[in-house]
Amino acid sequence: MKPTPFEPLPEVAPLRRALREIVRALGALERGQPELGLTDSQAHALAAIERGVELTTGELAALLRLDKSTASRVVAELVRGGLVAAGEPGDDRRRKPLRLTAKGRARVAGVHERADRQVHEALAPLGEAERRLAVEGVTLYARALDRLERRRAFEVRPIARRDDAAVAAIIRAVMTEFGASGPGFAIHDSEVDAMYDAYRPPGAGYFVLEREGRVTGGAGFGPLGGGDAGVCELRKMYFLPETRGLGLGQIVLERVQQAAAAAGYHTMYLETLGTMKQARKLYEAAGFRKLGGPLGSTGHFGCDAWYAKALGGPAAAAAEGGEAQAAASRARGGRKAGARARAASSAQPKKA
Amino acid sequence: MKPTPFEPLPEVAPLRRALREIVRALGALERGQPELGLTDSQAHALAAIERGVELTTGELAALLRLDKSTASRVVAELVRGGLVAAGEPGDDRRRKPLRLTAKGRARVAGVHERADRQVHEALAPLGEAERRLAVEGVTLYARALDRLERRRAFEVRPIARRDDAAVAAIIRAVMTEFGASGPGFAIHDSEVDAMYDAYRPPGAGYFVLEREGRVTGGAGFGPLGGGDAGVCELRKMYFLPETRGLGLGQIVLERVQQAAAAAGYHTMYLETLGTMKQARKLYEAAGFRKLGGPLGSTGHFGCDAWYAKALGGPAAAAAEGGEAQAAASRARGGRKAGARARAASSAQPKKA
DNA sequence: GAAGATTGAAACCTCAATCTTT
DNA sequence: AAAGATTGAGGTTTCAATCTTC
Repeated sequence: MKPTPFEPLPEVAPLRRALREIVRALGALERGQPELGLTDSQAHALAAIERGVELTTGELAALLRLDKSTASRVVAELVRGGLVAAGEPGDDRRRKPLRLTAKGRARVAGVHERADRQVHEALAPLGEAERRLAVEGVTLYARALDRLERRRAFEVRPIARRDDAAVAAIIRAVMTEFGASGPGFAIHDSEVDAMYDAYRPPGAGYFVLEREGRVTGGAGFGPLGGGDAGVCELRKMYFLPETRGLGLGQIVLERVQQAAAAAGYHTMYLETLGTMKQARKLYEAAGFRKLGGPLGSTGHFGCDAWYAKALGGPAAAAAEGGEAQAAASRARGGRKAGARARAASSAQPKKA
Repeated sequence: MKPTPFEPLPEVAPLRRALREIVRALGALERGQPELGLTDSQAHALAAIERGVELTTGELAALLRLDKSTASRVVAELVRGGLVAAGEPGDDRRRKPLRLTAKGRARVAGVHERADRQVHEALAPLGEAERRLAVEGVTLYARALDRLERRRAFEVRPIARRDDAAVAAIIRAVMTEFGASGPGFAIHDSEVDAMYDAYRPPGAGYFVLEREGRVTGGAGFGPLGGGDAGVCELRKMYFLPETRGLGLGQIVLERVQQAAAAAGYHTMYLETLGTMKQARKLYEAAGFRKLGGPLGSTGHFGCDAWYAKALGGPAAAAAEGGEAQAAASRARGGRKAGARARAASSAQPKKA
């Protein structure tokens, strides 16, 4: 079976070309620091030890994305050369914090001089505007890659009964954080402590976000009380602070929409607060349209902003005809687990 | 002796940080293509063979910036796996052009799918403007690195007698290329065939640009006929087409200015044509100011644009006081050979 | 002799197993 | 048993020497 057909963004091809060039050129230019008598890893390790305080070999490995065995050997060689010394073992004698010797500090200055000159020489012929553009663009992509890597640590899956306590704790923590704990807010819904039962399919569903076995957020859907039977409500989308800003909101939201479409709904509706700007940005980026007033009767009179979106399922096709947005979502939704991130801007909690 | 103190551009530090992140993240994300059963080098090699026509192992090595021995082993492994086949040895039986088998083409499609998805997933959460910024910035820096790498193949050195024939040929070729071969142009100066003798210090100097033993351009200075004794003229700056666009003009120009300042001149003057836009851009970027008319009497009445610049030497300090531009030039000029590029935009021939 | 390619030795890196301390 | 670090085996890459063809 072939992997899901998939339409890369138009920016992907030129960016890949440019990145290939950069990685190779850097590799070729940086290769070996013969005049300094250091391998690349040694030079990187020295710089990392200089930056970090009380860095241990294991932490160094993580920083340099090297295997800890490699880090161990690199450090051993640097110690042998008198550039690095293992500090006092403190309380915990397993830890051996690393520090630079005077000789090591002198050498790392040479490493920086060389690297600075390298980058400087590449940039110098450019005009100031071009230099700024280069820095901004490269920085932007570096951040995007970092977020991608951190997103990959998360998985989205349907809620299980054992998640009930964790999910309830998250809902209460986030609503309290946002001061949405008074009457008319979802924190008082009786279902909070029994989400697994409250959102059992068909007609409803709840998904949690998990990292290393720990649940850190979730979102679900269910029928819209007092409304059209073809309309569902996006409900209880909450993320712990550590989860935000990685683009996970979009991913969870896509998963929920996909499940709602499969359950036969043609439209998704949601209620939130005008003051929750980041959450509203997420909804708008996902294709939700702002409404002039509420739909149905959810009892959440604390809310003051309402959104809706046509879903890309068969029901929506029958009711409205699929939009491009919905079609794209459907095409991408088919991949295994959806654990791999591939969309979304920043995520914020929603009250509902 | 310490290397020359040197003040990196303000963009250098943030760019280095971002590049470090990108290289590490790409390394971590790309590492191993286990599901495809290929090493990184194998995957890159397949992609390169797909792109190139009649690629040989040696060319592949250059493209991938790998040692030819590595390329040889990588290719051998791909052939063993039935992904690549060595084509017909044509006329020259030393060459073994590589091509993909059907199986290889299928596999490389998987490689691209994977890489596209990678980049797509990183970009998707960004807005369109941010995506464009990332692509432009990264592309810009990739080009800057490429130019840097190609500049490094060149060296600037004083002219030797054995260069006379090559330099004369370059001057005639470039002037003819630009249609500046009529009367009133420097192509008719008697010195063209004996540049070494004509530009012997003190009071004059000529520098050539050399790559792999072949001279590809040059520029020099000498006293300005009929002018102030403290003013010199920039003379006979010409580059073969293959040399242009790498930022070498700025480097040669700096070297000439440095030598002129050391020879006791306080000002450098030059004559060119208004139609030579790229050359004029270079002069302006180097700090030359446009004049309203000619200085001295060079006999080059074909010229219609005149520039001058105060040099950063002791004579200039006495005459005018050093400018920031001149001071920066002096600070950087001290490095060995100046063969390493570190300034300049595109280079174009000048008539003088 | 030179260009294209291959082979042998050594360096660097990773995976897996092991050692030490908590 | 778990956390931190080291050691042994094997893969990938480079440098240098060699082979083949022009």
